[in-house]
Amino acid sequence: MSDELIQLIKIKRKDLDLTQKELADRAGVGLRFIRELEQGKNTLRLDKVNQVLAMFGYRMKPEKDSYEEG
Amino acid sequence: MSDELIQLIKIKRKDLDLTQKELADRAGVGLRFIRELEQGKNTLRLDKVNQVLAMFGYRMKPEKDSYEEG
DNA sequence: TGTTATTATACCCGATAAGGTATAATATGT
DNA sequence: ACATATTATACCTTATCGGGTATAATAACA
Repeated sequence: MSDELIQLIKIKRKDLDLTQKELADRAGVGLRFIRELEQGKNTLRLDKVNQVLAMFGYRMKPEKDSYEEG
Repeated sequence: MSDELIQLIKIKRKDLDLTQKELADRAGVGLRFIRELEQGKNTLRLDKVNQVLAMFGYRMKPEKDSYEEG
């Protein structure tokens, strides 16, 4: 899992001053999901991740990851 | 699911002239997964999606989705 | 120190993602 | 028309994600 995602979630959650439980409730996911997300579990469902990211106006998109040209 | 992801997979696969099966084998996922991915299923596992995207040098990253500032 | 709030860990269980296979549909080419 | 290749759909099974709960650890604050 990308640190980028983990860090974003943690930081944005703090920005909005939300507890893990509050974020979970608002996003409509379980508390455990938020935990696993912030702890870097990488077998999470994409739609659930997006549900959480939507709370911050974000979503997962494909991006070039290597050096070479597309 | 974002059309962006679907379109990217389809186009990149064609660019490399791979069948769904070939892409599945190379990425280490099942053929059915490639199908569901290209058909817009949004409950897919993030790590599996990234396995496929890695074949093209891509990966899923969080991106701002709305108009407002972060 | 003690109390409360928040986060982490561990367990159980239902729902379903993912794989595999078979069949059908749709190209593609002759 | 007929093959062949590729993709789509349907069904079954296994593995596990995700939710929930309980408990433990940590943080924050007085």
